[in-house]
Amino acid sequence: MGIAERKEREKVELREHILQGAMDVFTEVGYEQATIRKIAQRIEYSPGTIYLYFTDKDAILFELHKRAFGELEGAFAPLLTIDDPVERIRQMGHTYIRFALDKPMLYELMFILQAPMKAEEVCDDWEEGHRSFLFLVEAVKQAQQANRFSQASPEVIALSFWSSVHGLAALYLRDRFKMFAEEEVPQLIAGSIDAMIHCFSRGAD
Amino acid sequence: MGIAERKEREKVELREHILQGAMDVFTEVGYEQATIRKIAQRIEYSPGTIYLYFTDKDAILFELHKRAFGELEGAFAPLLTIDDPVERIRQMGHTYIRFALDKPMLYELMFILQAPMKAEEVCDDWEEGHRSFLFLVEAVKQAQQANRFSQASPEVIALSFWSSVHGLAALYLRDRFKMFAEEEVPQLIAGSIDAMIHCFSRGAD
DNA sequence: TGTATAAATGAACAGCGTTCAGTAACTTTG
DNA sequence: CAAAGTTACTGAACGCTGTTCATTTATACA
Repeated sequence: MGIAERKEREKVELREHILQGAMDVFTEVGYEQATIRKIAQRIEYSPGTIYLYFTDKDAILFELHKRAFGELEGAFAPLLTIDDPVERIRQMGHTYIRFALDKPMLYELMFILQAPMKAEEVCDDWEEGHRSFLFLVEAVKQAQQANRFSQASPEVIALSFWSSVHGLAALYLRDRFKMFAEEEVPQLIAGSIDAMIHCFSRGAD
Repeated sequence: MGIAERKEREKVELREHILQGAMDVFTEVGYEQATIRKIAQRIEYSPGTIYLYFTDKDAILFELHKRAFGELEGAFAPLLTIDDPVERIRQMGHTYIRFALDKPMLYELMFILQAPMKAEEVCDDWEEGHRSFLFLVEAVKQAQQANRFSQASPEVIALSFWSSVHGLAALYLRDRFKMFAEEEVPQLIAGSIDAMIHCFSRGAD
């Protein structure tokens, strides 16, 4: 009979409903203010119900963090059509920063907050992060094969590039650019990314 | 009479005592677990007393953040004796990372946590951070004057370098290097710093 | 329709930052 | 020296938080 199937479906649907409510509340008010009670209220369930679908708040944030990675990967996808490998890496940097500034709460989930990484569900090698990192490593390797990029270890180059764009994003999101005038910050960030690219690239340009 | 002076002195001393207790608790258990009640218990005062000396928890964390900057500046001071400007910048990077890994809680206060920057006491241009940034800018300018460094805007170069070392520190402290084997992380970080230096430097080496 | 099972509730718990009426200690005055 | 005035400190209380679990409600099966 189809009752078991329907129940299973409803379970999945409510779980999904909770996650959507959580994502809404989270992006609206941020981590500290996104309480279980607010999420429950938003979807018109009691707080206790949420704990029938998730072991704790960290598990919810881990799921949201996975979805955030989906969004970032979606933003990266169009860059695969860029032929010039150096230009592709440059665009990846700018896309990354734009994502961080446009969707600060999602960026926090992915790369700053501790909570999502404390969830039991996070696997040993952090699959979501690993995937994105390998994507960058591949781009670096292509630029190296075209003899357009520093010939140092591609992993180290990729790490350097990732850490600098993350550093820009994290310092900005956590209010550490107060020594710059607000209006010049975007140009400084963009200039910094381009400086990094210029520094790692060789040959034409 | 000296009574007023003694009282004033005692006030300053208790304030200092609170800050020391707060620093101890904070470095031992971290931000989330460092509660006002624990700090009060440590110094054998009631929680309410702390609020006679600080407007809120943020104000305490802001003071601790200032002291943390003092420590970092102390670690930077010996580097002034290094004559080679490029080597000096390189050592600054390694010193910065060593500080972040050796004193993670202090680093969190200075560059990651939001709380210290929400205090009323933080001035518009974040004097502590600004001072350290200018220190780096000066080093970059000297390397440029010796014609040993990229001739791009020194502020942009300094920002690039700072953001990449901060990125390395922040990603590591917030558990975002899970895709690497724990034992290879220190070498990756060191390699990344050296790659950055190599990339910005020109001429001899 | 009655019983077994599953799902949802919401009060309760311990802990958080913060406040403030009340108490204790100390200083000044008569 | 005692009384009055001032300052310092306390700790219970408030409204939050994440989380648990006995109880209630809704559904499924006999």
